[in-house]
Amino acid sequence: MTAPNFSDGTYLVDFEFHPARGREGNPPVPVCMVVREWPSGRTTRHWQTALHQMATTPFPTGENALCVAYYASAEMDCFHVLGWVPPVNVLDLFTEFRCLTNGLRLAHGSGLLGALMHFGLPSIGGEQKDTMRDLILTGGPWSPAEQLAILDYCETDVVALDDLLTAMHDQIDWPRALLRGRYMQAVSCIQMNGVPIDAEALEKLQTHWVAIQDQLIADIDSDYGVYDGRTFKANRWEAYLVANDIPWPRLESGRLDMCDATFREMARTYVEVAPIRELRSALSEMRLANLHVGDDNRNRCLLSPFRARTGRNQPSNSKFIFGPSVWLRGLIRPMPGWGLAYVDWSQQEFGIAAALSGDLAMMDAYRSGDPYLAFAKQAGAAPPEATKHTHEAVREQFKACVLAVQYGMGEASLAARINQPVARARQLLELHRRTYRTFWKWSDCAVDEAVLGGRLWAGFGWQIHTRDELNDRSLRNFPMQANGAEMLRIASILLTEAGIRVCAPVHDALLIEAPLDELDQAITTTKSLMQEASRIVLDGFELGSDVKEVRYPDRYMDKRGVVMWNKVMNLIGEPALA
DNA sequence: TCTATATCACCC
DNA sequence: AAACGGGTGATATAGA
Repeated sequence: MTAPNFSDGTYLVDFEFHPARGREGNPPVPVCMVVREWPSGRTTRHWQTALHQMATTPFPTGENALCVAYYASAEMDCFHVLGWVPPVNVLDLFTEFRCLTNGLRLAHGSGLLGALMHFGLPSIGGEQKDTMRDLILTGGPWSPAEQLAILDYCETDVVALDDLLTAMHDQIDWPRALLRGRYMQAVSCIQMNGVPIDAEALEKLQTHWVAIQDQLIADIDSDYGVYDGRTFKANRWEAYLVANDIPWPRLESGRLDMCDATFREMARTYVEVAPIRELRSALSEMRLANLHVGDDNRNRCLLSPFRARTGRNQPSNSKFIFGPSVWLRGLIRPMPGWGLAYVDWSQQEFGIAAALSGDLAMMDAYRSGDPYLAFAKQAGAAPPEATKHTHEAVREQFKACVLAVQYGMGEASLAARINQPVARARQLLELHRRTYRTFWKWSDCAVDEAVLGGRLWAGFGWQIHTRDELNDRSLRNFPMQANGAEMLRIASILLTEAGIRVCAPVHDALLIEAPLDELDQAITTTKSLMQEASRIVLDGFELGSDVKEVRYPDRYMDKRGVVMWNKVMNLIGEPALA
């Protein structure tokens, strides 16, 4: 495809950097930058002392120039730290490489070296890259020879970018690639903002972590003796079962089936199993040693945009506050004078399926505000005047059915999920097929397209190759998740460009913050831009959103986590939440 | 003792 | 062959 004419030039940019004061969670400290003009190859090198003296970029970044990088969010983070105005046009070759090859088996991954190898281009060795990376991460100071080596290394990356751009240039879908580039800027903006964390509570949890676990174990395991320190020993559990004459299900491998569902099932018959089950789940939920919190008490980590096959972000679960169990979100707390809002699209996947399939009944159900109950009514299982209170049980079953369809669940799994006979699950799934015929036709088409065409794609060009593996369920689910991801990207762009302070994206939600007297307005703007993003992706169809608001001095809390939060706070002598 | 795999826990 | 989509991470066990 033809590239726009960038009359002020195309600039390949790479920074070397390390986290400030060596602490993960802090913004980066740029060490050097190399810029290479494309296609002329004219190159300039800038060491950090010079960078920090520059009020602006040493190359054009206006509407007639293009800035090219590999993993541009990192470069944009450096721009942010240096106080530079971000470029108008960004092309991120990592993103484009992911998009181009998503779903294919790549021999060398999707890093810069992997991309070079994919195109048969020369590169430095991986070991050399690791060595240089380690040298940079020491944080200096670097000898003159080391400075030269780091600059040389940085330059090899822009040379690589040059080769890559030449190789990929004609395969790039430019308008959409530039939109994805704008998203990488939004990602940087969000990463640099981060999530405000209650450092005091975090410190207490970290300090008392071991004691909390020990205390929970001591309280319960004294009757069982199955823990060795803080680890549950399967063989001791087996001994306990033998001693107490309890038959226990096994996996095919012969090992004891240790999943929570089995514990729950067994606890029904053998009540003595219940306490150990509770203890196991409590302990397994504890994880926060690796959380990346900067010196300013903000959780910042790589959001890993486009990492998932569906195009979703995939931040590390241990580094990102939204990764671990929900009760730890109690650590999220607005700064004094500030408020937070967690805004998520209501039943996003259902709405996407309705709009993109063009299923009128499904669209009606979505617009009713309660798709699950509406489905029950449309299927004739609830009267028109039913409410979520009068028909709670029916609604729960139809809700489970909707979610099951989205994941491609079979009748047996659905039956187990709703604790009903398989016949009931079969009936629910059949009702879905009958009520939403157009949706099912659309879903069948996706499978045909994937099998015959070898490819599926979302509205703004994110695609997946489907020749290697991928089952029916993944194929049917892809359009919903991938378009949901497109929607989140567009909302992230709209919000950050409108000046809303976005703290984090969470798949179908955004966490934002604002000074208390601006919070209401910020929420209004956020809802409206998220609605606009849905119209853009769904050809005019509007998705609503739900808001959870928190004002200082309150902390954020997911209702699913209140009990655990209070239990732990109780152990370390902190006041419980109301 | 280290690494690869299996299993399970959690998230949306 | 199984039949719950997309993920990350911790832990236990098996094997080198």
